Amino acid sequence: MPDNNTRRLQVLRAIVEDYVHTREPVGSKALVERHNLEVSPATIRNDMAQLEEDGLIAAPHTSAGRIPTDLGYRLFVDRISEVRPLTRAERRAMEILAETADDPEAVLEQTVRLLAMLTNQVAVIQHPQYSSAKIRHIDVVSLSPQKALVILILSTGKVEQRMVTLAQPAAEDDLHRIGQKLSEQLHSRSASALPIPVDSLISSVEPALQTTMAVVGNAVTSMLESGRVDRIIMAGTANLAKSGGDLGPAIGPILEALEEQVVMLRLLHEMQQDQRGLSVRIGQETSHKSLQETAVVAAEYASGETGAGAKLGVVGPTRMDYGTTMSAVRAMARYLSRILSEG
Amino acid sequence: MPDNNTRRLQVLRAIVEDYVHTREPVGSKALVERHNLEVSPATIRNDMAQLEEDGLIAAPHTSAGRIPTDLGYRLFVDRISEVRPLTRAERRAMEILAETADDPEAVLEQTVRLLAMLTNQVAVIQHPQYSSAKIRHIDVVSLSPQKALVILILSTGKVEQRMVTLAQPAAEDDLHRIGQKLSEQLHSRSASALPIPVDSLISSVEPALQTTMAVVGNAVTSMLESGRVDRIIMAGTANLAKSGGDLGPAIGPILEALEEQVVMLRLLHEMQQDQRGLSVRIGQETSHKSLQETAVVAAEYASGETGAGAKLGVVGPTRMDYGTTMSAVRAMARYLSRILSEG
DNA sequence: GTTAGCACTCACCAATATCGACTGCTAATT
DNA sequence: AATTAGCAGTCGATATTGGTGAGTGCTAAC
Repeated sequence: MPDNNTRRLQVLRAIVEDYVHTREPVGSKALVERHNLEVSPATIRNDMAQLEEDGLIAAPHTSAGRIPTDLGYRLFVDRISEVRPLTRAERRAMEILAETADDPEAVLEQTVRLLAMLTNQVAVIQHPQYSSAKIRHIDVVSLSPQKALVILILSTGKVEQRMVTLAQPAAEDDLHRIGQKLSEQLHSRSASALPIPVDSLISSVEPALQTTMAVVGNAVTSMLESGRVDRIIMAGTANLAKSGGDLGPAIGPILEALEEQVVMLRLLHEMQQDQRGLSVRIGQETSHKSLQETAVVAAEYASGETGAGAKLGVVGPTRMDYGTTMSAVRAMARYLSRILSEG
Repeated sequence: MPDNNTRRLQVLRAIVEDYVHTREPVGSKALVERHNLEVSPATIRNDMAQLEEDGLIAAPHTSAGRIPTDLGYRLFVDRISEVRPLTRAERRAMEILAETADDPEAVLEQTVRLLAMLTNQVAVIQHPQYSSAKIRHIDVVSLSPQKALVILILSTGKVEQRMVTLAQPAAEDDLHRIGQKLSEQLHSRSASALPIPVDSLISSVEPALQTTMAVVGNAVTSMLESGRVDRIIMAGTANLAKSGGDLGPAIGPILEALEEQVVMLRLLHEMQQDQRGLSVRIGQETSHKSLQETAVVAAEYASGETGAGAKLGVVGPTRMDYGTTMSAVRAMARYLSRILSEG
């Protein structure tokens, strides 16, 4: 029985690999030919019957080969797959990324692009989340007599902006003074220490400016409250449609789900890293209808500051090369952590 | 002949409208039935023969109806189409946009989303370009002992960031002082006045900080030089794949072209507004292979400051409802201009 | 537990036939 | 000169058919 069982796993592995490679249901004969299982097709058929009973593979129609089910992929990912190390060229690409990094937003964009290229799939990345940010600088810029822009810089380098409508027109200079006051009084204050003392701020400026200060102060509070809403950047959507990745007509809904960032954010949030530093959701495990035929591979990256780690990952057909994808995602996460946390 | 000619245009218009509506080649019989041209199919056939000779329509195969060529659409857009006014609901959606606008980046994102929804197509928007910006504030934030982030705020509210690697470790405070020096000395200087006087800046700080000041100063110069590279935000890519919009296998390359922002940027840049405040490129007019089956409708929006206006627009199949699309794009451009320039 | 043999199922393909939507042309009509 | 009716001809789209082969499940022997 033990001997038997290990061969069954071999068979499952072979089926997954062949199916990923050929995109066609794989039959018993082809299996013994391509892999050197030293038994006859009939034996394999018995194993396949068992695997099917266990819900690991299924036959699309009576006289066709088998394809893995979500459960089959799951078992494959958890117990059988081998992680493929990166090639030299891939490592090199990551290094170039580190060298050319300047604008931090651009780093994220390039990272996600590279990940999409390496995996030939859609890549996504969450904006980093900082928990221990302090207020660093506040500036108020006039856009029109009645409209101003409040700019908030945090110690992490994160910048937030918000447009406000003023109750009464204010001169550029007045706004600047208000910004300075705010900067002085709130400097080094933790971004999570709420509410900010709007009243004392108001009384610190001359009466003519007090209503304006109130408006701006409230804007700052609300900026700190919401933080910058969690966002996702993605790249490689074209890979969904690529000749190879035949998700067929399903790609419309998939694109929708991706554009509707909430879906992806929730999913990423739910995913827990396993001991390998990766998390994988396959098919229905995504518990989202339009992602039924896709799998998500994600990993956390550290953003220098401690705090809830943000994630990056790829979205592709369940029928994907898990080994390669998983290693690319993990490597990318590690590399990005390094770029962000030190020089 | 004049009478004849106007009917020919009617026929062209009818063909375009029917084809847009049904997505099927349209024949002479169907034409007289659906539109009340008071002549017989045979007459229409003669007209169609003429239109075909003029290169305005074509037959996909011998015994099928006709479809408009790019030239046909062009004539339609220039001379025949009627702009469809917006519905009440659409106007309302735009107003809501204005009311909830706070973060200026979010305004762009919501605008492009709304435009995609209104037109059921892919919408794109260029970041606004400001020409007369002045330097407003500079801040330097420490990320790690050897790495810092330079933040530059312009009078327009635009914020640029760049990571720099320091030649020698610097304390948080030192970096802050460097930022203050830069802010003081460069305040109100035009962003286009280059190069900035790095030498005098260097000599304005104590010797120990001079190399660091040099690095930061150069970073500022390069930030001003490049400006924030022109960028595009897009939304509604899922509409490309929607059941309705049958671009078929062409969507892969289209998505690629869209992701490769350069293509779109160059195209938008080339497009000149006509007297209606719109510009349209149809099929090959885009002079880009993967956009052969698509049309681009764009309009300029003003961003408060004068200067090269940025554009917004939509990308869809050549077989699109030009009337609706054009009015939506134009309305959106006007509305956005209003939001951005005043309150 | 493995294997050979065999009957059976069913997607896939190619060939063939049918249908019907159009066109273009000619000749008659206004 | 423009319009129209009538008609032959073209050709894509669709359905029908039969053949082929990959693949299965089962049974009986090893």
